[in-house]
Amino acid sequence: MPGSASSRQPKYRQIADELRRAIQAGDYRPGGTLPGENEIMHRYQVARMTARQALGLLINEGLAVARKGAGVYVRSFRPIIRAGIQRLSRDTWPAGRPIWSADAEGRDLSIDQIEVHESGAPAHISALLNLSGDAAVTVRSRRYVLDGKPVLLSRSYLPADLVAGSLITQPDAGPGGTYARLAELGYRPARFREDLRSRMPEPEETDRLQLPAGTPVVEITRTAYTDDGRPVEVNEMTADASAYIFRYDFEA
Amino acid sequence: MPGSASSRQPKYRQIADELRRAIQAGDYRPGGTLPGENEIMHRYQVARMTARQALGLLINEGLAVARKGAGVYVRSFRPIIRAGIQRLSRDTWPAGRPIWSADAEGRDLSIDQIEVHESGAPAHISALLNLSGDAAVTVRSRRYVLDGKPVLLSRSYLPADLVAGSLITQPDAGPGGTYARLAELGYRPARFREDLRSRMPEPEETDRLQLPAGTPVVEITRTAYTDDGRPVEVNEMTADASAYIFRYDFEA
DNA sequence: AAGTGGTCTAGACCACTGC
DNA sequence: CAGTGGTCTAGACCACTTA
Repeated sequence: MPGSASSRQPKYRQIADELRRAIQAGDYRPGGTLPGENEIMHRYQVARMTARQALGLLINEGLAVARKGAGVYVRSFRPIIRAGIQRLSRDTWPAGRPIWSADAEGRDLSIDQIEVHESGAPAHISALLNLSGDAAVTVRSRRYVLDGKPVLLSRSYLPADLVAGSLITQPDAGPGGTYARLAELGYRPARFREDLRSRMPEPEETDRLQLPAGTPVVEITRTAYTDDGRPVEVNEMTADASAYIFRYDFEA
Repeated sequence: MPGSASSRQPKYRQIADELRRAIQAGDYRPGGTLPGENEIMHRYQVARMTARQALGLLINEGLAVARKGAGVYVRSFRPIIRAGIQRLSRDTWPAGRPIWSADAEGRDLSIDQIEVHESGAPAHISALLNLSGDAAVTVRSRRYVLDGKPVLLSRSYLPADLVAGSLITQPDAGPGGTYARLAELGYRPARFREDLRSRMPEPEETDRLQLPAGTPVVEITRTAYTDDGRPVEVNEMTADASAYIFRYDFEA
């Protein structure tokens, strides 16, 4: 162990600590390559599995990514800001452009895997929507892709009887989107609640969002209420945490 | 591999998948014990390191925790709701009780590791506070502990010249806290911005928050502005993501 | 074709927990 | 003291990337 004076830390931690400091000091540039397994084995005189443990730590911390057959690289981040409140201000949605366009200026944001269907409501959804257990909901799901990389999964639930026959049951909900259609139906969303929670992704989410290890997801549950307090939509979103900053502006 | 029909998935993934399904199906109760390394080695006829890889997956997903010498257990969650907006409404802080008490009803929330000092402002802080590079800030840091478990680290920065001589420079800022004192000084916070970001913790945060592997943190940067738009405080918080749901209510 | 990371084995010793 | 998870070794074969 060169330059050790080794404390009571296991070797793989010491190695990871050294690499982490070097990364944070800027010795390795974002996107640049890091010492690989063989390099670490020789430099620190450890077995392969020990070198892997050290790299695994950094990877699970979200500091590095491994590319099979290529090498290990320093991760780089370019999060976009999602303003939770202004984006839903009344004058935004009749404007014709979809609300998410405010998310990323000058970057390429597109929608993917759009799907609309009707089904029975999951228990936690019917609770939020004040529906009876067997009521049907219209489910609108889609995926948001930023600069070629998927960043957000969204699934929106609306009471089926409320939106039947409207454009909301179609993949393209028309100008202004779902909320403009709800307004036309006499259920204009007036108040919103967003609950945010962060956790590690499930395998299916890792897949659909193409998440490297060490990347949490943020789960946003937004409920829209009419002026008289009736819940008319629940939108469950799952975001790549490394792609977003969530912003809320408000007054005292 | 009992009941395999094994696809092209590596063994450790197949084992983890099977255990994950069992957990989600409720076959293992939250807090209950999971098959350990030896159990897995025998049941699936794999080497120790393979069994460990399988368990490591579940642990890094936040589904399980290992306790040295004891066993592997299903993790259980009891998040508290933090309402970002109401908690800062004007009538909350003069009330005398510290604002965070609204966080957790009927649970034991206390403060810890309180420390106040003055120092030069980090670059990103002086940018947010509109300070010149060499300006000093008063830094108030503390740790919040819920039911004996630390859940939040908080560090608050205020322009040093603005708060000099007030109770804000003391560990106990008095009834109503920092914001009540700022109001008395003629800098009543009127608008707030909260930026939320989620990532995996750094080793120091893992330590101070006693985080098990597979637990992200949420980093909240709150900036408080007076009525005329002057930033008077930046509060950087780091929360155990598994302990919190962040709630924002607002209108269209 | 050479080098990389991904999976896997069969051992070993240690520190810790629980009885 | 028996059993648990934590660390570590020294091999092996594979699939993939890069050139």
